[in-house]
Amino acid sequence: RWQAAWDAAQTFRADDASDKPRSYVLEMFPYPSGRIHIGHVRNYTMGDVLARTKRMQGFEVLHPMGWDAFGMPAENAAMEQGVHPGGWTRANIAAMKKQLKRLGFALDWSRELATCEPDYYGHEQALFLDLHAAGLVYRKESAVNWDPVDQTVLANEQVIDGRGWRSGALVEKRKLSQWFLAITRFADELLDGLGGLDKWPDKVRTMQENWIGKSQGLRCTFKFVSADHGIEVFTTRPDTMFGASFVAIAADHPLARSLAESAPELAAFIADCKRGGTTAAEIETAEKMGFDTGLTVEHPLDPAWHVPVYVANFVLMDYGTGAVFGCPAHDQRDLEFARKYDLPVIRVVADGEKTALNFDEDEAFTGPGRIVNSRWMDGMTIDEAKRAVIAKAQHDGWGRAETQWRLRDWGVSRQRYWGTPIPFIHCATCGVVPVPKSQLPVVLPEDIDFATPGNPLARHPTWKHVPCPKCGGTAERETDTLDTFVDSSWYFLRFASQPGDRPFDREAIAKWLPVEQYIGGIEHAILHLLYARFWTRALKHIGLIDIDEPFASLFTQGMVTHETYSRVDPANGQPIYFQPAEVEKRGEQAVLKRDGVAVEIGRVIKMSKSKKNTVDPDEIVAKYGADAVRWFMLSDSPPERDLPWSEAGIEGCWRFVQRLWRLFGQYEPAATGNDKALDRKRDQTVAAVASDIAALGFNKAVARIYELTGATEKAAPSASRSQAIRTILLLVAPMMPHLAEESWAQIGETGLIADAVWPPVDPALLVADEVTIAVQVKGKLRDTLTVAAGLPREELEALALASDKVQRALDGAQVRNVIVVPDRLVNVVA
RNA sequence: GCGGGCGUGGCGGAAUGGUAGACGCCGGGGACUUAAAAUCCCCUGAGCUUUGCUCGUGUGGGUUCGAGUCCCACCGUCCGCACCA
Repeated sequence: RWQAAWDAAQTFRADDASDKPRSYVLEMFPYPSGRIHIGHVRNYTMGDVLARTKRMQGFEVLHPMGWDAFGMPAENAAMEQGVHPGGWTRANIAAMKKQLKRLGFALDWSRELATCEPDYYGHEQALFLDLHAAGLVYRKESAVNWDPVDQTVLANEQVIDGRGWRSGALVEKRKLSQWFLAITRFADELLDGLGGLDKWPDKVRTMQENWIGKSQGLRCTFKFVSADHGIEVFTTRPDTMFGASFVAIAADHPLARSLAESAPELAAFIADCKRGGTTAAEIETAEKMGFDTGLTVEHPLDPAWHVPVYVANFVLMDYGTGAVFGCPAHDQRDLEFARKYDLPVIRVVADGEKTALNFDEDEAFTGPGRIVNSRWMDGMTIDEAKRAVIAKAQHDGWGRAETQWRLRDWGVSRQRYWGTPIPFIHCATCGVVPVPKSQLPVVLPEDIDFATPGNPLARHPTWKHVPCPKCGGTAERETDTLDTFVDSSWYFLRFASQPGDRPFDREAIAKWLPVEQYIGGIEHAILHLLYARFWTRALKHIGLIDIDEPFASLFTQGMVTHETYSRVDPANGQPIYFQPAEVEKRGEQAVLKRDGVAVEIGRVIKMSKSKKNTVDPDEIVAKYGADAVRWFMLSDSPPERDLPWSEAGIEGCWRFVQRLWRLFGQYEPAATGNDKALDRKRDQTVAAVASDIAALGFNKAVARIYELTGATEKAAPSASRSQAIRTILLLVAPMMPHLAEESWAQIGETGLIADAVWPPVDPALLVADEVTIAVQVKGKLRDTLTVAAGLPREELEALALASDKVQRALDGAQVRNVIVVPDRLVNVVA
C-alpha cells in the first residue's frame, strides 16, 4: 500500500530546480543477472537509509537506480538457452526491479537507465568520439590477453593469476589491433588526486596507488664494448651502479630473439622461460635461470669495466625497458642469480658497520646507509648518490631521469556482441574513420546468431557493410564492442542529467556532482573506481564537465555471510552441501529436515551457490517482511565488516518490528505530564542517531533506538512518552519505512512520514544535569557517586575521600595525589 | 616478499586515554495459559573464602595517576598486490 502511495506521489523524484541543499547518494548499480542477492539488499538498504534521512533533514536528494546491462552472461545465456541477449537482459531487469520495489527503496525511478539501450550507449559512443578527437583514444597492434573460452580480449586488470577473471581459462598472448584509452596520460593526476580523497577508505587509496605504481629512476645505456649502441636499462637504484655485476634482458627482448636465431640453445632456453607458470605459488618458487649470451657491455661509469649480458627468466619485457643491470648485494633476485652463476657480489651500501667489499650474506641489503666501495661516491647518502649518478648520466649523455608506471593504457576492445559498438568505420582508402555524430547511435543488430563461438557481430551478414562516411566507398564497421567498464565509467553523470540530444548537461552535472556518498563492494576498489576517476578527469580535460573526482566519499560495505551445512559423501569423501532451508537448527546442533540426521555446521563464509549457503531475498521478505529484513541488514555488524546471516537474527528483528507496532499503538496524543528523564533520553538519542547515520554507523544507530524503545516502554503515560513514541517513529522511518508510514497514519498524522521533518533537538536537554562519577583508588574502580553536573574539583575530591569504600581500599595509606576529571572521575593515588 | 585490515563473553559487537562488555542473538529461571505460541519480568565474562574480593580486551614489554585505546616487539587471521628492476 505504501509503496503504491510513494509511487503515486512521486515522493522520491529528485527536483533539478530545487533550491534546497543537494545530496547525491549512489550505490553501485547492479548487473541484471536475474535475481537480486542479499548483498544487493545490504548495499541498497544502507544507501536508502542515508537517502531517506537526508530527505527528512531538508536535502534535495538524488538517489537513482539503473542497470549495468551489457556483458558476457547475457551471451552465455543466449548460447546455452537459445534466447536473445536483449530479451534475457530486459526480462531480468523487470524481475529485479520488482524485487527492489518490494524492499521499499526510496529511488527516483524516473531516471532509471540501462546501459544496453541505444539512448544510453549512443551517448557513450559520442563521448568516445570526443575522447578520440582529443587524442585520448587510439588504436594499436598489440599483444593482448586472449581468453580462449570467452573468445575475447581481457584488460590486464581482468587477468588474475594468468586466468580470465570470468571464464577461469588460461589466458594466451595474441597480437591484435586494439582500441585503447590513454589512461596513462592521467597517471600522475590519478595518483595525486588520491591525496584529496580523504573520505575514501585508506585501503582503496593504497590499492589504487600500488596499481598505478609510480617509480622514479634512471634510464641509461650499457654500450656494447667499442660500439656506439648498447642495451637500455631502467633502474630505481642508480646509486648502486658501482655494484653492478651483470646485465640481464627478458626472454622476449628483441636482442634475445635476434641472438636466438643463430643460437639453438638460446632459443630452447627462451622457450623454457615462456613455459613458466604465472600463479603466485609458481612465481614464488621459480628458480632464477639465466643464459650467458657471451656478450659484454661497458659499465657507463667506467668504460674499461666490462660486465656480461645474460638472458634471464625473471626480467619482464613489459616493464621498464625489458632489461636490468644486476646489483646482487642490494637486490634479492640479483643476489640469487649471481650466486647461481658465480658472479661477483659487491657491497656498495654500508649496512651499519659492515662495509667489506665482498658481500657474503644470504639476504640482499636494501636498507638505508652510506655509499661505499664506489670511488667518487663514497660517503654519499643513497639519495645524494642517486642524484649524482642521474646528473652525470644526463651531462655525459648516456642516460636520463625517468618515471615508470605500472599502469598500462586501457585496452577496451572486446570481440563480443553484447556491448557498446565502437563507432568507427574501416575504409580501404581513408583508413579508420569516425562515425559522424549525426549517425549515432550505432545500434546493435537484433538478428544475431550464437551458434558458433567468436564475435557474432563480425559474422553478421549485413550489419558491418556500410559506405565510408568520408569517400562513400565500400567500407566495414568496427565489429569490436567496448569493455563494459566503459559503461559504468560515466553512468553517475547520466543519472544527474538526461537530455535526449547529448550525454548530459554541464550545468546539471555541476549542481549534483560529485556524488556525496558512493556505496559498493570492495571488489571494485581498482577497476571500476579507477576507470570512473579517469573518465571524469578525461571529460574535464576535454571541457565537458568541471569536476576532477566523481565520488567525494566512498564506502565499501562488507559481505553477507552464512554458515554452511554439509555431510561427507561416503562414496568419494567429498562434502555434500545443504541449503539453510533444508536444515533445522536445534540449539547448537543442526539436522536435515528430511531424515532428521545431523549435518555438520561449517564456518561462516561468503554466500555462494556452490556451498549452498545462500538466502533468497524474496523468500525472506515474504516470511518476515521488508522492514525486518532491512533492519537486519543494519543491525549488529559494522557496515564495513561481514554480516553473518542467521535465522535467529532475522527472527529477533521481526520481533522488534512487532514490538514497535505495539508501542506505536500506545500513542496517546492527549496524555499530559512531563518526564524529564525520558525527554533527555529522547533528544540524546535523536542527536546520536543522526550522527551515527551520517557516519554510516548503522549498527550503533540501531542500538540507540533499542535503548530509547526500552526506556519508552517502561515509562508511565505522559506527554513526554507520547512525544518519545512519535520520535521513535521518525527515527525508524528511514529504516522501516512501511511500518513507519502505517503507524504515522495510525497516530493521526497527515501526509507521508517519508516527507516528515527529522525531529528537532533541544540542546539544553543534551547536557546532563546529574552525572555518575567513577571513584578509583590507584586506578582501580572502588565506588561511584551520582552528583550534580559541574561540581568543582575540591568538592569532588572531598566526596571521594569521604567514601567508605575508598577509605577501606586505602587501608590507612597516605594519600599522595588526587586526580580529578570534572563530571567523570576521581582517582586517589596512595 | 610488499602493502593494508582485524584479534574484546557462547556469538555479532559497544567503548572522545577515564566505570570494559552498551545494544542484539543464544542460554537459564519465573509470570501469564488447561497447555503451547506470543508477550512480560529477572539472571547471564571467569573465579573465589560472595556486605565483597581477585582475574579479565591475542602474547611480551613500555609510557601514564589511569591503557581495549598510545609506543615497541612478536603471534594469529583475513584481504589486496606481486620476479615491477
